[in-house]
Amino acid sequence: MSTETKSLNFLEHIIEEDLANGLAKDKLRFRFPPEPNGYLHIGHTKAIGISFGLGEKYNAPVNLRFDDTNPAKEEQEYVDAIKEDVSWLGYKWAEERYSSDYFQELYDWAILLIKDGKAYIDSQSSQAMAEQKGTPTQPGVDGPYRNRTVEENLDIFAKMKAGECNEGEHILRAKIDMQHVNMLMRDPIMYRVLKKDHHRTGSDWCIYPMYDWTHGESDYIEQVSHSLCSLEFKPHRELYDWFKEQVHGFAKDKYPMQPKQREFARLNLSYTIMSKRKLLKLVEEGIVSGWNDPRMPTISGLRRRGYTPQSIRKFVETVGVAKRDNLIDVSLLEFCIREDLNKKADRVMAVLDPIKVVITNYPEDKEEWLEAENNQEDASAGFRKVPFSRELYIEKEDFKVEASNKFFRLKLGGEVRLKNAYIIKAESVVKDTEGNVTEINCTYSEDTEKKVKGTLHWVSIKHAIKAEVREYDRLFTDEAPDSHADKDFMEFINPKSLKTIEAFVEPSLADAKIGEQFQFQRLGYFNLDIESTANKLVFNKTVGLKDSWAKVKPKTATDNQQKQPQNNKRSAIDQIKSYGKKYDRMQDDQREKAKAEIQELAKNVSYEDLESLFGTAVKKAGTRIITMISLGVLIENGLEKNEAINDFISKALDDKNDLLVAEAKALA
RNA sequence: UGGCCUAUGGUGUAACUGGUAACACGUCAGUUUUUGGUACUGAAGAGUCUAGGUUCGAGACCUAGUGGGCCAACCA
Repeated sequence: MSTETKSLNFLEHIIEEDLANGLAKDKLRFRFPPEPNGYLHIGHTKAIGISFGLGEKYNAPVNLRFDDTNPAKEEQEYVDAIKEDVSWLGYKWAEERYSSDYFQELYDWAILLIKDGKAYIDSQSSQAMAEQKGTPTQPGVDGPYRNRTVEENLDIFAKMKAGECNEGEHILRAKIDMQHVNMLMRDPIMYRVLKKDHHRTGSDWCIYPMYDWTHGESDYIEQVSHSLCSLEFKPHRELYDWFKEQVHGFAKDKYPMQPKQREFARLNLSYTIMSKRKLLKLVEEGIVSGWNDPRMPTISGLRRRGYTPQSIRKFVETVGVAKRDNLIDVSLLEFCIREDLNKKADRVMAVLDPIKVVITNYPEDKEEWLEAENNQEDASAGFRKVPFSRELYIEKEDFKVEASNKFFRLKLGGEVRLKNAYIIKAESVVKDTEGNVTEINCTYSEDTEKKVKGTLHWVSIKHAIKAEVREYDRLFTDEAPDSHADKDFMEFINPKSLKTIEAFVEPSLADAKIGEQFQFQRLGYFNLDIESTANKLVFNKTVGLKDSWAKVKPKTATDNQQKQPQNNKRSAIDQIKSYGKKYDRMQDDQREKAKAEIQELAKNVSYEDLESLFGTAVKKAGTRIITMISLGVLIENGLEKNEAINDFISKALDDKNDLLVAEAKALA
C-alpha cells in the first residue's frame, strides 16, 4: 500500500552511499546555521526543510546554530525571531548552539596553526591586500608579511586579542597559496579586530573569526556528518576541507568525525526577492509595513498572511532539491495553502463589493436564522446560524441586467440560489441618474429543491458587520526582479500590491480570533489580522479560490502579458537544429509548418554553420534533412555549390530516408 | 583571458550500477456539486541544449561547443 518508495534526492543518495560505505547511522547529524542578522524567509524554509527533514527521515539530531561571528550586524532580536519561526514551522532542534560558543577553542587552534607555520599576521591595508590577491583570471602575489617568524606572529596575535591593536591594523590569515586558482585559497583571512560588543559574549573578545574559519570548525566541533548549504558556497568547500584537515590533526581524538559539506540550489520564487539586504530595504523605505507585512516572503509575513506551517512544509517538499538554478512559480505555493485550508477553514459569507437586493415579497419586519454548514469537507465542523431578512447585499459582480446563459449568476428575470437560503428571482432594478443600478428588486420562493444554475453568497444588511479587508497582490511586477544586471529591483515595485476594502461580513464573525482562518465563500481564504480590534475587524486575504469563471470572462490588458516562447533568443542555427531532432517524426501538416519556419530561419544562417552539420551521423536523418532544407535556401540566395555541398547531396540521394532523398533531389 | 557548478514538458523534481522518459503544479475537457471551490475521470504537452564518440542499446558515460549560474567583502 504505502510501501511506495519515494525516489531519493541527490543529498539522500550521498547519505545512503556513506551509510553503505560504513558510516554508522547513529553518527548522522545535521545543522541549520542562520546568521542572526535578519528575519527568515521562504528561501530559508528550503534549507530548514532539507536539514530538519533529513533529521526526521534518519532519526538524527539537528542543531540550530547561530552563526554569530559578526557583532556589527547581529542582534538578539533576530535570534528570537529565528527561533520562533523554526518552531512555528514545527521543527525541533536537538541543541541550540552558537558559533560564539567556540571562540576559545577556535582561538586555541589558531595558535597551533601559527606554530605550524600555517597562519601569519598581515599588517597591510585591506586595499593593498586586495591588490595582491589577483583576480579570478590572474594569480595573486605574496605580500611582504608572509614570512614573519612564528614568534612575531604569536606576539602580535596575542596583542590583537588583548585589545592593543586598532581595527584594520593587523589580521590573521591562513598561509595557503597566493597563486591558487581558487581565490578563496589565496591566504584567506581568519581573524580581524572588531572593537564591538557581541550580543552574547559582550566585551570578552575584540578579535572575531571569519566565516570560513568558524563555520567548518563549528560543524567539526558539533560532529555534524553532513553540512548542507546553498550553491554559492561551493568554492568554499576546498577551504572548508583545508581547515578541517589542519584541525583534525590537532583534535582527532576529541572529534573523530570529519564533516562533509555539500551544496544545493537555493529556492527562488517568482515575483519576489530573497535577499535579506533587499528585504531590509523594503522595510526601511516603508514600501512595506515591516518584516511581517503580509506581502513579504518572510516566514513571519507568510504567517500573518495566513499561510500554515503545514502548507509551507508541503511546498518545500514538493519543490524538491537539486543543483540547478530554479525559479518556482508562486502558483505552487498557492496550491499548497489552498489544499490545506480547504480542509481546515470554516466557510462564512462576506460581501466585498456590495449591491443592495430587496426581497419585495418578504415581510419588512421578519428575520430568520437559517442553518449553515461550516465546512462540507469536515463533518466535525458543525453548523451555525446566519440571519436572513428583506434587505441583503450581494456582490456587484454577481448581477447583470442582461447576460448570456454562460453567466450563472443573477440577471433580470433570472433565478439564482442564495447560499443556505432561498431561491430568488430578479424582477426590476432601481437606477441612479447616471443609469447605474443601485438596487435590485427580487421575489423569493421557498421551494429550495428547484434546480438553478448558480448559487450566490450574501449578507443581511441589518445584521452585517463592517470589516476592513486587505487584498494583496504580488510585490513586484517582474517575475525575477532581482536578476536584471541593468535594472534595480526597486524599479519593479508594484504600486498596487495592497488594496483596502470596506466589506460586510456575517455576524458570526464578531467573535473571530486573531489569526483564525475562514473561507469567504466563493471569494477565497482570509484570516483575522493582528491589527484587528473588537471595534474594527481587519481581515487579510491569504489567497483567492481557484476561479475558472475568471478565465471565461474577457481578459483585462494586464492579464494578457503572455509569455514569449523563450527560444527566440537562441540563434537561428540552434533553432533549426532543434527542429532536426524531431523533423522525421512529425506529421505531414506539422512538418510543412516546420519546413516553412526553417526556411525563414535559414536566411540568417551562415554557410560555415551549416557545413559543420554535413558530417552528421547517418542515423540522424532529421538533422540532415533540416540541413538540406537550409542549404536549399542558401543556394537560392546565391551560394555557389562546392565539393562539400555536392558530396553531401549525393550521399543524401542514396539514403534510405525518403524525406531526405526528396529534399536532396530538389537540390541536385 | 581562468576555475568550478549546471542544462529533462510552461514550472519544479524523478528515472537504483546504461534498457527506450515518470510524478506534482499549471493548462484543456467531462462527471458530481446549495461555493464557476472541492472531489473524481480523461486529454494535450518533452524524446532529455547542440555536435561527435563509446555501446547491441545513452537522458545517464567520454570529448568539444553553446546557454545559464558562482568565484576578487577585515560579510555570512
